[in-house]
Amino acid sequence: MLNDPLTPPALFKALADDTRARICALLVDSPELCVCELTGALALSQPKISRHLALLRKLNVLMDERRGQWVYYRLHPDLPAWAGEVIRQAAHSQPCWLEAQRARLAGAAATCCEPPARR
Amino acid sequence: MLNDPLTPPALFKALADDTRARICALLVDSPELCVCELTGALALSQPKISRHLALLRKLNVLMDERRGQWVYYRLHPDLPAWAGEVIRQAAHSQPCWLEAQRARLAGAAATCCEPPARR
DNA sequence: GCAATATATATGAAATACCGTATATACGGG
DNA sequence: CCCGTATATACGGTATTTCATATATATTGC
Repeated sequence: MLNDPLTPPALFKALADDTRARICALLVDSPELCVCELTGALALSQPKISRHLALLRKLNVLMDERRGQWVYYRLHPDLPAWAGEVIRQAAHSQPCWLEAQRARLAGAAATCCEPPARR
Repeated sequence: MLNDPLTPPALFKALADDTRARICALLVDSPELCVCELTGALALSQPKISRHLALLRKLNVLMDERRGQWVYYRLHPDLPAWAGEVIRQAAHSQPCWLEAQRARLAGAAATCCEPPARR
């Protein structure tokens, strides 16, 4: 279960892809997001999102939790402090970056994976 | 001369390579380093170092300045604050990472590009 | 068990990145 | 001008990454 400790280049490699960088950045402001919310916010195909999520999960950058038929992702609780800070800096780098994705996320809220059960 | 503004994935892509990540991290603690110091500290071939430096220079992550027959590199003064913070976090992530390179840098100080003229 | 929805993985092709070697350019000193 | 040192770029080959499409697995409700 344990991976080798996350090195800076390893984290940067994980974040070097536009899709993965945006997924992680969105998770800075939302405690968790399900896969369907992410495909909606990023407007990308489900397999594409899922493949990138798998990579981030394998690196222990993200944690997944299945609840019913949905799978929720969040930043990994054991993420080293420096790594969390790196992701946070990216998320708040420039307002324009991620603007569209944030808007779609807010707008489409609750069209999938109904919100009531979201503890 | 102006590049498009640096986006998070673009910076991460630049830092996704071990050599480039280490170069930038070393430049957090040293105001500037010449190419020969970098090849010594990283124990890599000159063309390899130079190719990575060219990439970082093109992205405006690094700035170069020729003084005599040596070329000195430093973090670009106009680097966005968030980008500087990302690099700083990497540099101080774990003491062990970069340990060897820092040691070689300190040890080999002044064997190349003699120090007296370093204003 | 069966259908429907949500998510994950496999496969093969196309693009990209990286490296070693060879070569080119820039500078300084005779 | 020619030489030696420092740095940069060109070239070709290999490895890695990414994608689209197809398929597999998991869960829920009937």
